[in-house]
Amino acid sequence: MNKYSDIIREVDILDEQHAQLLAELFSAFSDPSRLRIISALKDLEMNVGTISEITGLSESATSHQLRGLRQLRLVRTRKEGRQVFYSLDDEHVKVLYDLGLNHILHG
Amino acid sequence: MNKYSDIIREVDILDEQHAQLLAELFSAFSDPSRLRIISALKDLEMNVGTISEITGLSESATSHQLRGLRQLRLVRTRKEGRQVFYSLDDEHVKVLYDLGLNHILHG
DNA sequence: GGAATATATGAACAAGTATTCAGATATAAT
DNA sequence: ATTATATCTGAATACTTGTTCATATATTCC
Repeated sequence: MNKYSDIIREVDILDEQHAQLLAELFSAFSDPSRLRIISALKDLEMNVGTISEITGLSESATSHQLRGLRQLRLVRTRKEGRQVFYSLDDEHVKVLYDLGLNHILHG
Repeated sequence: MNKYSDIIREVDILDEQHAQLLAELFSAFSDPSRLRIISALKDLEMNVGTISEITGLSESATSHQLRGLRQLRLVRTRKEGRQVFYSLDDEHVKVLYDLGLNHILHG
C-alpha cells in the first residue's frame, strides 16, 4: 500500500512480469523481416529455403529468425526428409498480424 | 517477374515498405515500459508526472517514451496549464493491447 | 520580474538485436 | 562411403534502442 495504490487499482496497470512477456510477444512482430516471414506463412506452410528465397533473406538469417518465432511458439515445424516446413502455430498470430496491418492501412 | 512470382502472389507476401511501417507499429508495443504506460492510459487520461510515478520510470524516460508513442499517433495530448495529459489515440491501440495480453494469458 | 513547477530535449552510454560468416549436423542420392 | 543438399548454430559485427544526465522551454505563482 502506498499513496498510488488506489490509482494503480483504478487503472489496472500491467505488472512488470506480464509486461515483459507481452513485450516479448510483440517483439516478434517488430521487425520487417520477421513480418515478411509471418506474412508468407499466413496461408501456407513453407520450407526454410523457400522462405529464404521469397523474403530475400539469407538462409542463415531466415533460420535464426524462425528459431526465435518457434521459441515463442508462434510457428511450428514439420520435418520431411531434410526439409523443415514451418507454419503459423495458432490463429492468434494471424489475428494480431491482420489487426496491425489494418491499422497501418486504414486509420 | 521471376520464378517465384506466382508463389509471391499466392502467399501475398508483405512488401518491404509496409513491413517497415507495420514493424514500427508493433515496436511501440515491444517494450515493457511502454506497455505499462499504455496499460495505465487504457481507461484514463493521465499527466506525465503521474505516469512517471505509477510506472516507476523517470520523468525524462517517460517523456521520451511518450514522444515515441505520439509520433506514431498512438497517444494524443491535451495541455492544461503546465501539465500535459496523455490518452490513447484510438480504439485500435486497446484492441491490439488486449489481444496480445489475451494471448499470453490464455493460450 | 524572479522563483518554482511540469515537461521536453539532445548527447552519451550500455544493452539488445539482426545479419553475416564459417562451420556443424542431418538426411538423401550416387 | 562419399558427395550433395537442407538446415542449424555460435561468434563477430554493425546497428538500434532505452535510459540517464544536464539543460532548455513553458507556465504559474509570488
